[in-house]
Amino acid sequence: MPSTYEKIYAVVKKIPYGRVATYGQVAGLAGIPRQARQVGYALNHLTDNDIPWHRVINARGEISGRSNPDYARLQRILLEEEGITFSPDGRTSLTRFLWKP
DNA sequence: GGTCTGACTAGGT
DNA sequence: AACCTAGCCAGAC
Repeated sequence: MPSTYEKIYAVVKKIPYGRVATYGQVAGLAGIPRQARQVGYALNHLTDNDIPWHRVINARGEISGRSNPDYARLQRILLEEEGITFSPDGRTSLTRFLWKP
């Protein structure tokens, strides 16, 4: 029986280049609805993986706050390198970039 | 084994 | 549109 974290990682790995997914969406696809918080918690424990953690954002299209703001800056840079654009208030258009499996 | 925590969300104001 | 609240539940201790 895979742990909750392993299910989450498996889904995040599927997010294609240039697309984003929300925490709630990842939770649903992982078969664990309403556990969006666990998704973020799982990603927080990542160290050096091939998991595209930066493609996971919150339901409002913005990068979620975390204990260390440096990672938020890095996340935005990584997304911009994939062609995802941000509005001046730091949001991205979910209509355009949300991953629809 | 009870309590606390939290990269969240939906719904109301 | 921004802010608040309750609900959520696997881990950590």
